[in-house]
Amino acid sequence: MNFILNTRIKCSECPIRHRAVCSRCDEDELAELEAIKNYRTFAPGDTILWRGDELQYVGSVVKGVATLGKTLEDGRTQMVGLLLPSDFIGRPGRSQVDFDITAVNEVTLCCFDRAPFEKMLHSVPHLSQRLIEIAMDELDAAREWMLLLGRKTAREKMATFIEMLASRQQIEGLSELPTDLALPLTRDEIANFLGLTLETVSRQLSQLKKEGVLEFSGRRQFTVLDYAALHDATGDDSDGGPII
Amino acid sequence: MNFILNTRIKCSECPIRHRAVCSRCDEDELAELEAIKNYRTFAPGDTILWRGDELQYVGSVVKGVATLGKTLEDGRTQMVGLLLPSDFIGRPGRSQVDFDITAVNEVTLCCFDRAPFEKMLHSVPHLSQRLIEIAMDELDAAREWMLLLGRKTAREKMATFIEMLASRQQIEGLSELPTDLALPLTRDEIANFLGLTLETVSRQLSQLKKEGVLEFSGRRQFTVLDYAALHDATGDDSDGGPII
DNA sequence: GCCCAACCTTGACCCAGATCAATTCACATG
DNA sequence: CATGTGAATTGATCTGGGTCAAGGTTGGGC
Repeated sequence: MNFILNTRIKCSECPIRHRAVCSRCDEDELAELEAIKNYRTFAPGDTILWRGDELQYVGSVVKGVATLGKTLEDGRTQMVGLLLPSDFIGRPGRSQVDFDITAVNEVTLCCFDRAPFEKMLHSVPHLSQRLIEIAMDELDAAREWMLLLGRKTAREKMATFIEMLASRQQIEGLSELPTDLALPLTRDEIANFLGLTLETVSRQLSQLKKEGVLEFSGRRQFTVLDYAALHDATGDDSDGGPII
Repeated sequence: MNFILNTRIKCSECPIRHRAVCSRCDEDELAELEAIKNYRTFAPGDTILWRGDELQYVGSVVKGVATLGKTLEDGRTQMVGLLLPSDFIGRPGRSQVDFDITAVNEVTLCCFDRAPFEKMLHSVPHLSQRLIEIAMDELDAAREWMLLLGRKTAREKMATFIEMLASRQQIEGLSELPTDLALPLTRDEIANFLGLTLETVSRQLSQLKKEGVLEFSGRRQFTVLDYAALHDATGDDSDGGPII
């Protein structure tokens, strides 16, 4: 599962390289983007957008973690997207949204107002190309996730999730995966991500700890002692993850 | 779950309105598309594309049914996409594919070669807009499917699948859902779609038959006697399906 | 440095759906 | 119209993960 892109550029003030803008934009185009740029901040637990509401902007997560969640009639929920810093948020050509977007912790978004952004899309062809690529990557991630939800065991789900976290927390350009990782979500939220219950998540983490694959230094902070064993537990092909 | 789009136009020879071309294309643009158009046919069971192969074209399904499938190391598989007539196939800006595409029965594709199509994308902005919309719709469908795989019971999965089939076999422009439906897949393939086993699929269908919701007139041909009961069984909000 | 509430862990038990195992059915073929 | 075959049904049994319940941790706030 790979939400990261190779080609991202840094916004003048944003601390991150992000996906909403394109590495091929020239000075004028970047200035145009700057002009319609603004920041929004949300408190932990805030609903950034309710299902059915109009999304008035597109943009990127600069800081914090947000989730996309869907709910059944009786209240069962499934997370269908996880937004980490640099991830794109927005639906050009579609205003309404069929899921809730919720801030897990304090979230800062770097936004571009929808109307001018879409106008710009029409005049700057490579921005459209960029968005198509982003959408194709998200579709790949969604399909990887469908395989996880439909066919993987609790243990495989957990291992896959940790491997994904590691690749997202990897320092750019470095080939080594980081050994010290932070869990951005509670057990309950992880369960929601993986289609499990919080008890099962807890048991799987305990099991991986007992086997010496992970070592915890706090509830949400841990070290991966054995990446090979972790990957073996994912059930994925040994060649290591999706192609993309 | 909704794979259908409102705006589709009919190709000169294709018997269907399809998604690869845009309703806003003018005569010249359509002529340009016609020039790079060609048809491909696949026999039942044929693999249209293997994981990792290059997809040399984009296009639409004209006839037949195809599936996108992903496989784990030990052979477990999950269907991650179902291609029915009018569905778009292709990954502009991405050549490789991270899943297998398989023909369920005899499949005819209306294809546009990738290189000229992508060149045209750059010069015709509204074609890019169109593709972004298609990708957003597929992302919505994928997320709906994730909710199904992660949280629905076998019964809810089955009911949702039948409801989706009905909406796909609905006659365009008609508000009524068709009562007589054909299953385009075997029990095994349905199981693969829903993250179940073929035995469970069979049992759920028998149950719905026993309850008088469905009536079978052959193994793959049936009538929906009670759409209300069917919808109740989906677990979805009563307002009826995704917004889009 | 104590407190408390949210978060997490662990155990006991249960059940939906998987697995294993026979039949039975639909229908294409000669 | 018999007949062979892959597809489907149905039953018996098993089990992974859900559910219910009872403590533990931990870290922020005062």
